[in-house]
Amino acid sequence: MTALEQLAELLFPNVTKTPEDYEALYPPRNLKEGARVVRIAPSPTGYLHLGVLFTATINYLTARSTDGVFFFRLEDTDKKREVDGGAEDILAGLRQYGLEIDEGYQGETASIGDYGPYRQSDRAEIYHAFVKALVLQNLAYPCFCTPDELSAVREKQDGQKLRTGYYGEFATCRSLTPEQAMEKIRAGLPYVMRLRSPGDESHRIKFDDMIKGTIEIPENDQDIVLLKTDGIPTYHFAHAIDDHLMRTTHVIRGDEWIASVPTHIQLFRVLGFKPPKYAHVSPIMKEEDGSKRKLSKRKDPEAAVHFYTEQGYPPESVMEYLHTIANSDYEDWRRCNPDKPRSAFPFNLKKMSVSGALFDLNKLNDVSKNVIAGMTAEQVTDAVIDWARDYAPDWHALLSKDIAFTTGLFSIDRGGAKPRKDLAKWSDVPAYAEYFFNAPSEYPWPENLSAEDIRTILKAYLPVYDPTQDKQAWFETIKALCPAVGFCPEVKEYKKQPDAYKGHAGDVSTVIRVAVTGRRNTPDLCGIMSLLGKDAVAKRLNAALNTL
RNA sequence: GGCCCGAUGGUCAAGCGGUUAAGACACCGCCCUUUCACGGCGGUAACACGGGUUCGAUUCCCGUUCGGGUCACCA
Repeated sequence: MTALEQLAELLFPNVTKTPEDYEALYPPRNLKEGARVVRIAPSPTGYLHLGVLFTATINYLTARSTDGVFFFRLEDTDKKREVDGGAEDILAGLRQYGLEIDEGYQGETASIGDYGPYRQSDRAEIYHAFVKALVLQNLAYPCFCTPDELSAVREKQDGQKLRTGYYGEFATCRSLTPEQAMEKIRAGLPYVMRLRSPGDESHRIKFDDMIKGTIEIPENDQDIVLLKTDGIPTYHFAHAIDDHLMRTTHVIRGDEWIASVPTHIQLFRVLGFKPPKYAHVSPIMKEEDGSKRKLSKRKDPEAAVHFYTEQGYPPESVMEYLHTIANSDYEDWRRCNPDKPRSAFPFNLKKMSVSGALFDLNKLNDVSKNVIAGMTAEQVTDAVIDWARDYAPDWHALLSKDIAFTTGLFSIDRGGAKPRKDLAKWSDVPAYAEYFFNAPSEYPWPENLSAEDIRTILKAYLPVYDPTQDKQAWFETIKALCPAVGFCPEVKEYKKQPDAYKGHAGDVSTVIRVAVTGRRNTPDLCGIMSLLGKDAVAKRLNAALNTL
């Protein structure tokens, strides 16, 4: 046995499979020409973040538009930062937003697909087999430097204004002989496995990013960590192994990874793999104190996907908004194709913006109002009740008491060519629908009318009020009582000689509106009154009268 | 600081050497209208700066400035 073979055995005594075995186990996929295999590979270090949802959406779209595969891989290699329930939350979130996964991790005990395991913590032996092979080729070596030693080197480099890191002469363990290394291992020293980087800082590597275009960066010459002390791989190494073995064709991820592409390409080459195509997505930004920054999980509530659920934005709305950010011609397409499913949109990575978009709540609200305006009253009712169950228990009771009534209130001015757009999210409902459930406690009467006028109008209206009237007849009734109370039945007429009247039919209906709803502005009053019913309306009218 | 990337109205953005520099959101005004909303019409508002190249630069090149990313046994 050569020294290198002895070292490899000492390092990985339990590894029995070779890279060739794994190649055979995970053969190239048999997909049609042009099909892209993509993935979302989140780390369960927190709850689902908007940025992850966005990146997942881009990947999903890429897979669907090419008849490819969209898979989910859990990158749980950082046990220190892992959050309980994080993986489940991310999975549930993707499902909630309609991003169905073709294969991948599905939870503690479930997974779909033949290229697994899809959870990195279940793949240790695979990573080890490949590192062992690298050791045999003298392309990887154990490093015994302690964190203290490493930071001392970094400080020294900083002091001399040198590039920091483990490279060249600073990569001290690189020159350890296999014998020396074995001695330290036998002595029980902890170690990491590092790549013996073949790179040269003065060489430049060029690659085509499908979103950002051609990028040129110096080659990687750092002996990066492949396996941490605990034997778990770093992101970089796991990325190379997993995306090769899972036969990923396109790696679409956040653009914070651009700087490590040289490392990744080097890893693929050293391992004898063909590098995937890369597409780096710009992050969604947030403005603060006049400058942009990435949406932050800690500072920005809107960064967490839960925020949208809590606020009651339909998933549809969030997805529509994300699409407008993804491809800027999406809005035009949507306007021309209001009823088509999103999957019909010709999505293209090349149409993505190179720089990050500022998160725009105004825009989300606008998009969402359109989405909600397009829903039926039944759909709205279901969704609002679902939302209220978790986030507004009082309202859940009110809304679900009489479903027909609730559906009725959401039916008012809904449908047709010009639907109302009052609601951007379900949490707008309480303010919107309050008066349907509670009689007014305050009456914001129009300022231009005296209490006497108001009393006269209400008294005149009470006897002629007919709950069976349709909208037109309803308004005719109001017009008809105008002359008797000194108001002009026709608004246009009134505007010609405003001094001849106390007001016009609009003022009269406003008085009734205020009496019934406690508001000056509402949707179609006739509809509201007929939904409320004769008794309730009469009661409210009388109650209002009694306050005057 | 080194290395990358970027810069068109308040925001998202079309634009690929010659345009009155689209459109959407927001904002303002008018119209429609029983209120509000919807809808329609109109308006305010932009090519970061300095050099080149060119008959001509928002567009190409170089600097400057500004912004973002990245430099871990985190992903």
